[in-house]
Amino acid sequence: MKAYSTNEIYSDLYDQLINAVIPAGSKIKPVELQSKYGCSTNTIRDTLLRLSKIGLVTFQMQRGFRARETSPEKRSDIAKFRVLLEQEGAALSIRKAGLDWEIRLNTAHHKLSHIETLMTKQNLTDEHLLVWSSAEFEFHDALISGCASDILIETYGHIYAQFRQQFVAQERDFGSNYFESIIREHAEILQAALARNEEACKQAIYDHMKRNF
Amino acid sequence: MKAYSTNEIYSDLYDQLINAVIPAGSKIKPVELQSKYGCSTNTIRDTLLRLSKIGLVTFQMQRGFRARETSPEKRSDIAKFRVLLEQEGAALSIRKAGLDWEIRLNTAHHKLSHIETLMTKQNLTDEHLLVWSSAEFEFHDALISGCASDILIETYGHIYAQFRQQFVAQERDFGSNYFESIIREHAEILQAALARNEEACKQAIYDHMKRNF
DNA sequence: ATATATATAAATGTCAAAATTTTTGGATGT
DNA sequence: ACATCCAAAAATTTTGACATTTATATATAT
Repeated sequence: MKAYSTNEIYSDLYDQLINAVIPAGSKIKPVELQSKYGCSTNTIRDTLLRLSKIGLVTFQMQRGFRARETSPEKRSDIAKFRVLLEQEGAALSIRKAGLDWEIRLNTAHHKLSHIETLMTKQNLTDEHLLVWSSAEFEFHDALISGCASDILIETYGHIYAQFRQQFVAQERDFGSNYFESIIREHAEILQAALARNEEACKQAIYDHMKRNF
Repeated sequence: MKAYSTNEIYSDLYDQLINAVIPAGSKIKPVELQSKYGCSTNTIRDTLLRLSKIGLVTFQMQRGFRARETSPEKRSDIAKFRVLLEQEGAALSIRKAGLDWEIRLNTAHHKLSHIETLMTKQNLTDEHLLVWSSAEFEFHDALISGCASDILIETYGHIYAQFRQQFVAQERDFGSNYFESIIREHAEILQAALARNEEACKQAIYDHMKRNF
């Protein structure tokens, strides 16, 4: 049995939550994970408390941990909140950020669209989805990265993680035109951002997310 | 020495952080709190991890806990973010909430303005400030309570707590007209909300917070 | 004097066991 | 059948000891 470091336990659980390997709403018992990770239950508890900061895990005194619940209402809620934060972050970036932001954004988009183009042509493996998922975050993160608000960026990270957690189990039917739409939408966002057009960018963000409301 | 339950430890630390009895940025060492609360260091660690969820405490692997740092930039940042969330929460409430919301809001405002009126006439004790602080939160919380977005309400709670933590140490110079301004501002917010005037309410929220930018 | 290395002290992290609390399942009575 | 109570089992929390890492102070060399 492999020995896990605490940080590895953290990111392994993080990945499992993000990808709904641990399904939303399910109970998480330290005792059951102990043998897998080869550590004490206390270390698991510790890790779960840290994950509850992001909101992937909920915690209640005397009744332990759960992967955060999901429901149609909660998914709609998180999607709308994500729009609010991303629109504000993008608008501030457009208003205040410099050339370095444009470069970061362009780079992230280039990487993302490369992967997405691949995905319209090949059949999807889990590895594809993993790479895509992180590239997608990096793009949206780059978009707001010029906003000069640490607390907005930090909060957006949490919300994005919860968004993934709640939606990944739902969208198992990527049609081939699913990624074609996504590609178009990301391009719209990029274009409006680089043109420094606040309203167009907000609209593009809204359009990108509205299927999830 | 009094024996503290874990929940009491949590709320005692919470209060100390909110009121900057534990100053922003300062190190928090479990060993030093152990004797005060009469428990093991691990229980303190556990509690601090839970407080880090709200953002009152920051945690870094291998280098423990700190009360979240503050600086002029961070204060400005948190104040602006608070405006974003509160404006959105209030606007949604105005658009969607019913009579029960109006009643909650009115009740909270009544309580708040009662305390604030007292505070213009008497000299301020620490207890006054404690009561005021919680009534102020209840008012702002009631304002957004009709927004039908759990995640917005949850996040706002964290941000409000951080706001208090970062500003309480700064504002030790309440002139008597400080509270007179605050009273006026709260009344403006209430009035616009009950009149279901979104734009006026957003403006009133902005005006209430702009001294902190 | 400044910087680097080393030894010592302090703080943090991990563990396994004990104490506490909650959950489960069956027996009893209505 | 349904609810209530009780006992057993399981899960969670707390503890104190121990291991590891980081910070501090001192000594040494440049």
